[in-house]
Amino acid sequence: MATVKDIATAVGVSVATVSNVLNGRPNVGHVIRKKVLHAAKQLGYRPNRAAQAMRTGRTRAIGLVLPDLTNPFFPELAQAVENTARSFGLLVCLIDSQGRVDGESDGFALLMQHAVDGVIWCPLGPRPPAALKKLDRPVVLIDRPGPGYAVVHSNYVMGGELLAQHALRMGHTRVGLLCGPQDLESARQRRDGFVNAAPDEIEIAWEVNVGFDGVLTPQAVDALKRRRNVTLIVAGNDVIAISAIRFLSEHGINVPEDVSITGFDNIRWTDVVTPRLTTIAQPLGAIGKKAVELMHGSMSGEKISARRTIFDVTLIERDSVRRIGRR
Amino acid sequence: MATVKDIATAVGVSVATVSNVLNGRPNVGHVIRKKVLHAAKQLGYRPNRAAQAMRTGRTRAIGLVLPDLTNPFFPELAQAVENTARSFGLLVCLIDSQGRVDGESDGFALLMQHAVDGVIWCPLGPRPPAALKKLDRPVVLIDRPGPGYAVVHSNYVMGGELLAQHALRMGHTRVGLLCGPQDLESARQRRDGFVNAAPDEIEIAWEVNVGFDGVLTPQAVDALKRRRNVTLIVAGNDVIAISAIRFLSEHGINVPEDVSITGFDNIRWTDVVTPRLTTIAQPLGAIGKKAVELMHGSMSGEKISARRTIFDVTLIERDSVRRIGRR
DNA sequence: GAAATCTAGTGTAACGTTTTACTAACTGGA
DNA sequence: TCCAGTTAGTAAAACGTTACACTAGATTTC
Repeated sequence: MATVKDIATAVGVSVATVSNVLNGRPNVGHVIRKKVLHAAKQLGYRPNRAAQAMRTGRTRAIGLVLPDLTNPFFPELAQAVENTARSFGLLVCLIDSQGRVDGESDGFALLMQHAVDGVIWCPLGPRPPAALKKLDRPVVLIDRPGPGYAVVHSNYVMGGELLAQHALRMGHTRVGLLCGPQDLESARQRRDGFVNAAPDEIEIAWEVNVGFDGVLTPQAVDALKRRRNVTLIVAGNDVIAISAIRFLSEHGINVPEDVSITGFDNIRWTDVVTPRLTTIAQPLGAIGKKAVELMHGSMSGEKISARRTIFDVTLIERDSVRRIGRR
Repeated sequence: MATVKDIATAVGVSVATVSNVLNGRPNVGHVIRKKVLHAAKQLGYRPNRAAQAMRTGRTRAIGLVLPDLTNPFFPELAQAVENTARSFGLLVCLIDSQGRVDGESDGFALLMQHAVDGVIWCPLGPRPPAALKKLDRPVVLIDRPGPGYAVVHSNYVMGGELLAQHALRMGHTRVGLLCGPQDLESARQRRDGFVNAAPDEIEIAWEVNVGFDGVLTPQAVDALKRRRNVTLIVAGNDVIAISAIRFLSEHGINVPEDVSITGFDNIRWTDVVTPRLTTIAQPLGAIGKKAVELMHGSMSGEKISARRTIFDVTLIERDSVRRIGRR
């Protein structure tokens, strides 16, 4: 690997001058500048990141901490993060805590040791761990707001509202809610958005919370079995919705003939399950991209202006909601 | 951040001694050793990876280069890689080429610049890019063998055989093949495994290749429409199978009543599509784990003995294959 | 009892880069 | 002409770690 010294001897100048050229400092004549640049290209020079890091304290790498890549919400996000980061010349270091808090903290320690320049984090729990406080590097949270941190996520309230409007439009006036974990703001806002936007004509017959991973609790099983005459079940996300559809079909209840269902997230495969799932699409790619952009801005010293960046969502109408009644 | 010098002054020894203790070298008495270790813990010492890297040339980070995280084959793999790596104290740097060759080479360059200690790579094309040759660090390939590299993958031939046996067992004697790209060994071996294991009673009526991403070519569309009396379609992977099921159902052809289908990979959601997909399960987690273990072994100097590590696969019987005929 | 070996350390150079302080040679103005 | 200011460049220290070459004293060997 060619070093700055190799360039210096090749051109016949000092290493300081080479460094000055490479870092775009003005104190070097344009003829020497040309020569240095040419020699650098010639020799295939790549700065040694370790040496740079030691001198400057910046590694040009960022951490990405996720709860579970296996949840289809995250791969698309991770992909966008990696690609945007790469376009800034930033390397992405991945931590997947697999849903375990100790994994999360171990991973965080590993990132610290490698002195990443910042971290994009979707915490396991409702709020980021306290350890994060001690970090003097930029942090962008995904989906979980934290005191004093920048956060980017979708407009969940809007999603809930769109769903409520759609429910009414399709003639559903008695619904059940199969929400995500209500200690997570992202789950709570979906619910509240729906509940608050639902006009008086819509009656919420029951409400049960389950995890975003879609494993059905006894209460959820009970609610799905009895249903209490609801014509529509609003699920907290697609995984929950799919899980519910499967459970219902195993018990001889058909969607949407016997009961309609909506999801949330528009993960891949929602249009391949039967019935194709009516859901809310989040711009996952845009979220990942924005997170990196905020991170990069904040790394280059600019104060993050918007503490919260919220993206619009859209309703995807498919086949899991049946029109009932007139209109 | 506490440095080795801080420890040295705290204990009253030289930095060399501290370094010797920390790296487990034998030339230091056990009383001083105790003291140093204690002080290190006390001060919350973490070695500065950049400095270590500069001195030793090792970063304790590895690269993971994937074609497309969005393909459900990869997240589980990535998760296993990250977790196993972390258990070795290795950081995983992610590159997702999004199916583009320039992305792949850009990402590779980025990894080189950061001087990762090795790379686990699932190349885009049938063979790893030539640039990899110039790399003097351990490489483990996933799923695509390359000359002189270690590779780990599933026993695709065995998968094909299991499928052929199952086909016969279920009474299917006339099948169509909807294979993956035949320039990829992993697709070719699935096909060959099936074809070679299929006894004379099984007639292969037609054979069409599509991409692993499941987008149907005109030939595939034609084959699915006409079908030429096959009772079973053997798809190259689950994504293709699901894609085919969807296409067929849109054209009023039911699976498995009108035609049976098998997949390959056992990705998540295969048991949630309708009908639930009969497929071959690969031990993705084990593959990722093994890749890191090979990598780590090779990093610590041991020669990689097995050039090829192959994992057994299992048949997952579900609902997409109908039993026909007697037996 | 002298020579050889071993034990428990230490001093310091080196890794590749950036940056501060410095210098020498010009330039322009009064 | 002299001084101030600018331009173009350099020397060297520093970042935190490791590892090589050493040493002083203790212990063994013949």
